[in-house]
Amino acid sequence: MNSSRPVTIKDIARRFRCSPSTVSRALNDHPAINEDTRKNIQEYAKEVGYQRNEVSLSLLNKKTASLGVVVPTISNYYETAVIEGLHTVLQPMGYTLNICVTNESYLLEKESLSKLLSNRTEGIFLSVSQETYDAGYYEHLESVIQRKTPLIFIDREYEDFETSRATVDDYHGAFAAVEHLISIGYKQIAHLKGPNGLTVSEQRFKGYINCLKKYNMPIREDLILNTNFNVESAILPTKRLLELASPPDAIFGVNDQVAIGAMRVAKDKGLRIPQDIGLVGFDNSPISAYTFPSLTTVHRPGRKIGMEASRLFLNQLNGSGDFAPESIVLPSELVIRESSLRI
Amino acid sequence: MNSSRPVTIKDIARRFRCSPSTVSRALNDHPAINEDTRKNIQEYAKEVGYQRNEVSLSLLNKKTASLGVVVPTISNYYETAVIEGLHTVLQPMGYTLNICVTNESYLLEKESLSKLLSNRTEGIFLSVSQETYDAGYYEHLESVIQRKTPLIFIDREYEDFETSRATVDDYHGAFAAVEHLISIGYKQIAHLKGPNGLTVSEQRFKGYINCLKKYNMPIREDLILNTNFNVESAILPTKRLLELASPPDAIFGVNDQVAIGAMRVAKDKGLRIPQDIGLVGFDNSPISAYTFPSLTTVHRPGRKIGMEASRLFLNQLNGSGDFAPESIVLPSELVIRESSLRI
DNA sequence: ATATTGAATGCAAACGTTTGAAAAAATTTC
DNA sequence: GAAATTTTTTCAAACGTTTGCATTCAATAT
Repeated sequence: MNSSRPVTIKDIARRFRCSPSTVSRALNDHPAINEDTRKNIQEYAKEVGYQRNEVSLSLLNKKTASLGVVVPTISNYYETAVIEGLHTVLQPMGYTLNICVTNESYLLEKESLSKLLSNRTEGIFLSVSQETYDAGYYEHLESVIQRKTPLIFIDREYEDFETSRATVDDYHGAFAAVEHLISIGYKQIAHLKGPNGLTVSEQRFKGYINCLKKYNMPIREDLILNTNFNVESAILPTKRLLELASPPDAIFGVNDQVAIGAMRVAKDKGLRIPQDIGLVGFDNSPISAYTFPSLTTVHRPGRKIGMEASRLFLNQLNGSGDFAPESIVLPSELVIRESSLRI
Repeated sequence: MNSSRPVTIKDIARRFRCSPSTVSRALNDHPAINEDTRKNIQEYAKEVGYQRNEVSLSLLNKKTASLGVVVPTISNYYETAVIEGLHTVLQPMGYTLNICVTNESYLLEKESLSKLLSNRTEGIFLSVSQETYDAGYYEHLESVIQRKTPLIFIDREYEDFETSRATVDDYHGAFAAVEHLISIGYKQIAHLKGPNGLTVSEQRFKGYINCLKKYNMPIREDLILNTNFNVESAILPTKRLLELASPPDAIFGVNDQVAIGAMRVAKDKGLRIPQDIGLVGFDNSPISAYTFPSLTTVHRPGRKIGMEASRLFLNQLNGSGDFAPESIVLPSELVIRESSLRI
């Protein structure tokens, strides 16, 4: 029945035999508009379901009120927590979030950024893809910075870029986790590392290594194996660890998923946790508190990171020309549960 | 150094002392443009990092290439899987996804929809919030339909709306789950139900009830308790179940999270799974295969739902005026694992 | 030399809205 | 009743791009 074309200000103007300006002003409660005119126009507008075309406004004001969020995946707890944090702060301010998933692909990341810039997105939150990281590409980021579009790194970052970033203190979190295992008395601590090259992986790895060094524990290369952050990817490496002539008596997983995978393998082998083998994860994902035994882990405040990143963005937006990028590093916190509490 | 204002076609035209039309044509490889002119303009454009302003194009063509996804939450596996499915199909076609999280709030849902319409979003994928559902509000949906903006329901839906929808066959999935428990020999099957009123909860509940009826099993009200879809919300209800004078010998959880919560409580009580108590979840989330024991569950093809929903959207978009809404119901599939395999 | 062709470019309108300045209309003042 | 004032409305430009049509200019054909 109704034409599918949305009602415009011009349509209303025609109906009232007045100019579009009058309609615009009436709808915006401009004082210099006759009270009756205003009322009539507003009523009619409501009746026909008029809705401001924000696209034209974006063009006029050069403000789109939309932000880009570019992440490698959204199937992990942490990523969605970050997005929720961004949402919490920015949605009430009228911003719309354009979520782009790169699937760890450089090309998709590049295209996403280009698209966001074309759409005149006002800011971009980025966690770089693995491919990008590996290859060390960065030209696609240059163009973002050249446009002076605020670029905020979340989670994965390029260290030598002059932008704001909000990350979690992975290093000290990992350090604390391993220190805890040592304090309990575990001697042969393995590490199921994340993919090489990523800051997250490397920082946690560094925390692991440096902690071992501090306590004069031997560093065994054969106790360090790579995973891909997900449960499945932990299965084989853990099996290999447990089949070693001198197997580890504890495993520090790069995240909870990996630790849970390891937990499964250990149990299948008939090992008791934490008596025979200690386990620690990273993330404090909701499930970690309810595994059996519950998983000792390192809390990683995803929501908070999202909220801090929002703050950094707003700072940069409202800041004067001589803007200085900020780096926020939120502390991570050891959460001790059953999987490491050997008495 | 560089002005922050993006380079426009006009800027380039001024530089070459030609008209904007020429620049536009040159950039778009229009045949009626001199080869040299074209080359020069394209080179210069690249050099200064010209990037088409898609906002102006959206206004001109009345096409925004952006779609809205309105969901109650993104912290569950299923939701993110759906979004990934949408992404998989629609991102390559040039669409941008605007994700709006309603946090189960009617007001946020209403505002999100209104915003999406104002932004001339070309289609909306909606899973209605719990509040909306409870209150039975629907006017905010009317305006979407009146605008003839394709509206696709995913997951949670209003049954009496003339729109396309893609859902999973919750009823038969639940039925199969309970039937499986019965076939194994479990006699007192409890159900940790989802929030009342939601289609998802009710369909699974119905599957549970009807299956019990079919096999002439008694339906015990005291074995049916509500949860809120997340792990924590299963803890207390499960405790209550297990403290009953006549406790259940199996629990069917409305989803994996809930089942995992129940698993934890059962183990804390020293019960053996599946010998003392059988457990079945719903979703087939990645973690469910790696709990100990692994969780019998019902596979819910989130990615596929997203992809089907995309298809429905595209159908409606390309369809003729007399468009007939489609309902896709994907089958769910029982995945038998250890938590229910009592021999 | 003139007409004809063809290639290359420019003009102007359009998308929907806002806004400063100008114009018109209504009201007040003397 | 005219001038001054106030209220209300319209005009025109702007945001950046595309595109049908008109125009320009040079080259070719007659």
